[in-house]
Amino acid sequence: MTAETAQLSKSQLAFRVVHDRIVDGTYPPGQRLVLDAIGTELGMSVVPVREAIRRLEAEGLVTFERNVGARVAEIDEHEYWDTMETLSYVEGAAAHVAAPYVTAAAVARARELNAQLRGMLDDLDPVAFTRTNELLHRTLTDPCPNAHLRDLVDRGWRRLARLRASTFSFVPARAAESVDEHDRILDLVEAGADALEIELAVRAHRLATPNAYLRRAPQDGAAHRQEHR
Amino acid sequence: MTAETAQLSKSQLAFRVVHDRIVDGTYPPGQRLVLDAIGTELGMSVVPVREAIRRLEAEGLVTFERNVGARVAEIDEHEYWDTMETLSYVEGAAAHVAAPYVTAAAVARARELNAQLRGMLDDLDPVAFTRTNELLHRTLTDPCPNAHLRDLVDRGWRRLARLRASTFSFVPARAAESVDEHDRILDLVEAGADALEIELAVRAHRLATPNAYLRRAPQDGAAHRQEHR
DNA sequence: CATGCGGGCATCGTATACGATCCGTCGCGG
DNA sequence: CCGCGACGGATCGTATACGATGCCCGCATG
Repeated sequence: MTAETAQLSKSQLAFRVVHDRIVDGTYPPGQRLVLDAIGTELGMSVVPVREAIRRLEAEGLVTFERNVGARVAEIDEHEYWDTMETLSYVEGAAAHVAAPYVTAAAVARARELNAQLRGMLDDLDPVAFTRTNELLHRTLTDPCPNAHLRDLVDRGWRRLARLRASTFSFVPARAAESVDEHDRILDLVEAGADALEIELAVRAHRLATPNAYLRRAPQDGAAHRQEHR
Repeated sequence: MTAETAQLSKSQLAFRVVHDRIVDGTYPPGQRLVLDAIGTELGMSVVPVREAIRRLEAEGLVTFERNVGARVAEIDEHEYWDTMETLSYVEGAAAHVAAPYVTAAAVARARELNAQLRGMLDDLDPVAFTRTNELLHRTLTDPCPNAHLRDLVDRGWRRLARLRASTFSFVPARAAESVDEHDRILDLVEAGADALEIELAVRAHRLATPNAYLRRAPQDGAAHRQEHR
């Protein structure tokens, strides 16, 4: 393990550490990220930290202001919605392209994962549920031969990372619906349905979660959408 | 102007310079980018250059190998196809979301731009044509209220930047078809067509260009797609 | 007591310096 | 003549250092 981390450059190490801390909530939104302090803590100079922070900025996890510093990006409702909406399109696209390449074995694995999810419904552990959920989703997009598109899916997941843990906490009811939708999507894939049909199913599946969340707010999804920015 | 550039950090300056040089072909694909040399030329140290290169890496314009260095990313057929395909989905998505927000004035402006394009068909200047073409496309995606999605569209355009100049050189016939397709898309928008319908039209419009290019190759688009990676 | 100004502190931005790594080349031995 | 290993140059990775910038707090003044 040490040998493994050794061939990781320090800036990559810093990236991982800070990324993980943002994701797991150690660094809450709005937290200032002082380069020097982080560097000292990780036993390195500011230079690698700086590079790590800029990469995190490119991924939207931190905001950066010249001569002022970096802080963990705030997660307002807008950003949550925007990220989910974007991922719904991108993930759908990846599923579309991947559809012809999804093997029967992959579908079988996805079914198995979904069975696990169903088993977890009784007493819901949002974190574990979300992790397995991601594995299932990736089963459908990993076969996508378009590396660029897969990369966008990855970025979307990473952006959501620090929200995901709480997503199913917000709307527990979604978990059950979600499992059923997974099965319907897998039915489509198995039946060799039109790729566009699969795409739209995946898209709708993802959008259902933020919509369910917004349904609990005063205004419904559409109204929210209108006022939004 | 000097005042303007003055408040640009050196790393941002380096980013622009190198970016532009890659786009305009001064740095051809495969060209090595030596940090020290660039820094010296721009009158700065390697540190800002390094940061600029990493940003370019994040955008896919350069590849970076640890302890070896950076070079301008090669543009193989795969990457061209992947980028175009990805942009087709992302741009379609942005158009979908933007549809309700596209004003009559915006459509009018798009019509005007398309008229300009039509006028340019006689003797085709690929660079000018492509620039106006981008303006038209942006008319349809800029009203998209999802900033994240708009950002993905931007990234896609930037990735294509160094290809765009030559796109219509490759397949001059596409220019004429393209103008007609623009009008049909604008018809849909004007008629208040279903957003999904608009999305699919935009998607098909973009995919038509690489397909037209591939049609000139031995294998057709579908066959190419199959073998691809 | 409120408000504007100035100084000091925290932090960033960049330069310079040095060790680490890789690649090509030269020389030696088979 | 060919292969293999050691040396050297080129370039990257990071540390340290210092100037630049913005922010906060206290003081003076109306």
